Amino acid sequence: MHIHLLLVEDNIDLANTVIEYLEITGIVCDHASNGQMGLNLALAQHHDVILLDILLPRMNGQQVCKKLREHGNQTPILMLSSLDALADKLASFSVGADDYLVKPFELPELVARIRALSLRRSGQANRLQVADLIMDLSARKASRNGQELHLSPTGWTLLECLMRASPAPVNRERLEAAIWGDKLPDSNTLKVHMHRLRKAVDKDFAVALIQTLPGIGVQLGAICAKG
Amino acid sequence: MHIHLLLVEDNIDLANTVIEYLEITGIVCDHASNGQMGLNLALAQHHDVILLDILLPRMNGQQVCKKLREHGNQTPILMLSSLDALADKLASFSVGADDYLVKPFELPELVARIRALSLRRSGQANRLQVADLIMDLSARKASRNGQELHLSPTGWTLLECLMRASPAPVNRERLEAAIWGDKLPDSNTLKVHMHRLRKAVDKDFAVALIQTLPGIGVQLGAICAKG
DNA sequence: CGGTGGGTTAACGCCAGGTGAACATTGTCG
DNA sequence: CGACAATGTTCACCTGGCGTTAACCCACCG
Repeated sequence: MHIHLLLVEDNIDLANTVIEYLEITGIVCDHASNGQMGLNLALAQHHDVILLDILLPRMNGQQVCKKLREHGNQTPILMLSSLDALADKLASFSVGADDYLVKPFELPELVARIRALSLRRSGQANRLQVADLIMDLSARKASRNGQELHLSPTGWTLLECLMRASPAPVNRERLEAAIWGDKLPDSNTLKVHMHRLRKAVDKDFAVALIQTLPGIGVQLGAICAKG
Repeated sequence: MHIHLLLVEDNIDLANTVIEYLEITGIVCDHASNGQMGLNLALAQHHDVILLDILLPRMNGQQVCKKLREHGNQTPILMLSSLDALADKLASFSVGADDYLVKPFELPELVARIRALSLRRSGQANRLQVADLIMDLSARKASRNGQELHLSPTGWTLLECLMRASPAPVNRERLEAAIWGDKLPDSNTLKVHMHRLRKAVDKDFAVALIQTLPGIGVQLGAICAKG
């Protein structure tokens, strides 16, 4: 997965040095040599990160940053500047910058910061998938074949346990431990929860994903048509 | 809107100075004085940002950071260190840090970086958007489908918190912390505010954006028609 | 036949959450 | 100063979802 970056910098030598180094590490670079051009480029197409020099012809870096944010652009912005003054840093952060690096800097550090910025924003979609069954862990939603499933908290726990194990079967004890930890309730509560989970997951579909292996446990993901 | 922060730092004097300053700016601080304690605290409860010293007793900052990420914790982490060596910076970023600040630093810069990290779509001093719901942060106005919404200060804080988290759900504790910081009121005040927020946001529309996931929390942005 | 492991269904009680109104606090303006 | 509006807080009550229990069903196997 390539990082796509925009560098706005008027010093041609510095720009070339930076771009050359970044391209070697696998970062794809666009380049603009003045503020106005940078703004236009940033608005015209998507970048994962923007590097902004502050002292630029036509429009300075802070103005570019401010205008981008005013347009609703949320791309992570790293300010580059030879100005080490506190006031410049504060001004940059206040117009919406995400990081600030003082020249001269070491190129590996720049790369590390670029990576950190692009990762944070990439919305780590935390999901599990088995066949057409999808669990979105961060949004806490489950869906099958695009249709959203309604799960109770216990049903969710149960399904998560099954999906993590899939395609291996999970025995009764492990499921009980997943829900209640040490102190198990008596009676056949687990059966009821499993039943409800089946209704939620398999009811409206031709293929049953939840399978019981008698004497072994329950398994998710074996592909068998329903009888 | 309170930022909730964890400082892991063994130098008591420095820690006190930092905490005192941060609290003045409205940032609520937890504090751990060694790596192991810091790790436990970070795993035990939610923070918006974590400040990690590198040279710590029991477990150094990079190890803490690494272990946190291995546990799936994605809280933004800012490394603080007197080490200015490139190798230390690179090592920190490679274990999942988001920023790195060399001691001694100026407190206002620290605050600016904390803010940038905690606002998830940071800086973007301007708009938050979820579906047709838009918050204009600079003008402090919210609208849905073009129609302006009337929000009380608390309602605003609540909505901002939900929008920043969206589509992830936010639990009760985090909402309470966002409004009141440390000192929570008793009784069911939060319920009332949520109720009013719902009236303001969802009352006149066919699609309800605010949804409660029983036992989990409240979520913004699930697209479901109202019953 | 009855035992055993599992499936199905209905009933019950608890409690997190929802609701509307009353009360308290603050600030503004005539 | 006093009235009023806007907001935050508290209270009492309602509701529905969820977890649990129990009772019954079925199929397979000795």
